[in-house]
Amino acid sequence: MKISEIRNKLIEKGLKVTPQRIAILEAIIKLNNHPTAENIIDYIRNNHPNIATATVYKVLDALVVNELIKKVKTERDVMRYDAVMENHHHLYCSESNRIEDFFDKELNEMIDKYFENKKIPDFKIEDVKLQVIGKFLKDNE
Amino acid sequence: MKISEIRNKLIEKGLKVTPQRIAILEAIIKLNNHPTAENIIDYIRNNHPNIATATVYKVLDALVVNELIKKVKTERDVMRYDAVMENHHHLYCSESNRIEDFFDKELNEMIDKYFENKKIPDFKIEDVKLQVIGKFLKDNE
DNA sequence: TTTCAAATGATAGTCATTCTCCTATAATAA
DNA sequence: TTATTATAGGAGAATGACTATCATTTGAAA
Repeated sequence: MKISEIRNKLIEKGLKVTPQRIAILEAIIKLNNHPTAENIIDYIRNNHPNIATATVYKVLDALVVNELIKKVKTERDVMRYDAVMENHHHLYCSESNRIEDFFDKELNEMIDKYFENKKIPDFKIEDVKLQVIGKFLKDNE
Repeated sequence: MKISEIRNKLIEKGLKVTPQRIAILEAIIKLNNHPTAENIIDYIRNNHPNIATATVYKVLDALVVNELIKKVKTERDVMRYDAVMENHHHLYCSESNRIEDFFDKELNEMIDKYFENKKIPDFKIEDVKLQVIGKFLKDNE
């Protein structure tokens, strides 16, 4: 993703375009495996040594509120971030902290259809996410 | 659930039966809506004023490791605990911290069948959990 | 009842995240 | 282009959930 695209995303959301926001969004996209705030800080410090930790958290929060990134959380570690906004699920490794995105349109359609026919009493569904826990059979994607 | 049942659960897992463990397990079952460690501490302090905070965390950890309770986590708050071990999913309120258990055998069977036919490449599934996000139409269950 | 591994209590420590408050800077308008 | 101002960022302290440490206690096996 080009910087001009990142810039446009910020403008679309009515957010001021700052070097910090560009650097952080860029980092999440480049790191692309659900980085933690710490991962992001390490990454951007190379090019932006003076960025404050609090700023990173403030920017991440602004990006989440404005739906440019999402938060992902597991049962055992800190908050992580994901720049993929398209509806998707997650594969969680049961032995490590690895998380991968999982896209499956057919599955989504099946689940949507299921809940259309069988409503949950007194509950209005907005979104359904799968957490698929298991083992990766190869070390890296 | 009677205390004798709780006692038996601990013994089955080879855990020593202590008043602290009984009180904490009892609290999670009684509170029954995914309490936080703080909720649990508040609850048991009534009858067990001398229980240490660290003990609560240690006991919770032991119970999770021994599969007597589960951890539940949302995108916005601290760790919560659930005494329901039967396989189930969760309904998350998009506007509050409310979480409810959701059981649906038919759904589980459909999902199992789906993944039997359509494997995820290089991934061995151990468990699939749904996070159903939406709004509750009544204030309390 | 004795023995001792395991559990608890008290408290300090850790560390991710947030708060405070002051300064700097994007975006808009003159 | 400069002035204006709301918004954003920087620095460091504070917060708070959780963990570590270690001395003391206690369940339960022998």
